[in-house]
Amino acid sequence: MYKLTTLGYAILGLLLQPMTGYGIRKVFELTPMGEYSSSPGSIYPALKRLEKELLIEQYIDFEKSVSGKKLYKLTTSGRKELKNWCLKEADLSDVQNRMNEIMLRFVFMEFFVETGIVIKFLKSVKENIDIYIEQLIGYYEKDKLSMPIHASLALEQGIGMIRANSRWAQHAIETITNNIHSD
Amino acid sequence: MYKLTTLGYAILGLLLQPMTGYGIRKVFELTPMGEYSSSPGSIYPALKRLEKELLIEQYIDFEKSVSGKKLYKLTTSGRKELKNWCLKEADLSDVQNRMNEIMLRFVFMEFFVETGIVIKFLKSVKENIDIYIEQLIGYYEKDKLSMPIHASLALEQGIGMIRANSRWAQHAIETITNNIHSD
DNA sequence: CCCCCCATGTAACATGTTACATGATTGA
DNA sequence: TCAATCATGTAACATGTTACATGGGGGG
Repeated sequence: MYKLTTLGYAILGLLLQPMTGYGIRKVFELTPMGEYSSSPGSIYPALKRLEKELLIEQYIDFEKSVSGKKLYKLTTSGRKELKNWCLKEADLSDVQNRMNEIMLRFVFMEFFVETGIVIKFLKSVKENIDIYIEQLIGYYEKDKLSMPIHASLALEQGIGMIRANSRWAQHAIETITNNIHSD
Repeated sequence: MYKLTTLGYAILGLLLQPMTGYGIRKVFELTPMGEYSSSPGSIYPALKRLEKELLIEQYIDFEKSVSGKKLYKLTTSGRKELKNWCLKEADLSDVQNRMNEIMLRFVFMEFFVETGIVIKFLKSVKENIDIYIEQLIGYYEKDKLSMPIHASLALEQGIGMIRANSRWAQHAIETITNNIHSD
């Protein structure tokens, strides 16, 4: 069966609000979601694939304008696919290699699941982040004396990044928890 | 003319010390350089390309073992190519989209340039990082009220990461500066 | 009327992924 | 001798990059 790329999921998530292919391109071009390419050679083929898999469909919007713009939106199946993807639990290798994907799932998760699930997700992310930090520190302690200075500084940079993520996860847990109680 | 990928430069840098293709694969598989794929389907074709471009070459090492292992090493041209790449200055778009490449250049730079140049490089990196932080904060301030809570948290994560990089750059500048004076 | 932005596409190309395949060494 | 690791490769495939191309609409 067909396996979506991260770009595919990013597009699905954006289509929680119907838009044109060009609209998607502009999001990638002008917002902090810019890590995904906005080139027509990546977006339009990706949309065709999603449409072929019946995850998205086009419809004509007569509400807003007389001319009737063609917008893409999620199908029921597409919404389900996106939801399942968001609900997957984040393991160590996700944290090590695909933090961007974890963040994307976190963003779209908001529209599907109760706060309890989100907190559980974030706690598991933080646990794996902390395991990863220990691994990196282990590597650092073992080899720092023999490593060239730039290599050791580069490793410190990696540790600094992932530590920032650990703090963020904690912050996110607290923010969302407080958000419940202020309802 | 031929344009190397980041993987290509990563391999060139590793070949500052001669090794086999398998050796390179093991580095990517077992060390914090693991962001590059270690699959044979990526490494061996990449080596062939570098060899075709006369940036690396194989030789038989009789020093270490009688059997004589075939190792790759940099050619003069390859060393020059690597050096030029390391010396390129890092602009804003590098900092926004290719921080991993900047770190790679920083690591290999150690073997080519005087400390003064390294400091200059790091200062320019930090300046661009700080510009980028301002951009992200601008985006955040403008839209945080209208943004869904998860999106706003995700943006905070991005800001946290890049802030960690700014602190790291400052730390690296100081470490390297102190290193001069302790000679 | 002309330029800019909206809007969508395609073709050639290089790269990387996954899976398969082979043979040599080496330590238990 | 048998399994694990060293060591190198290839083929099919999907994706993304770069560059080119087209046409409509709106504002100055």
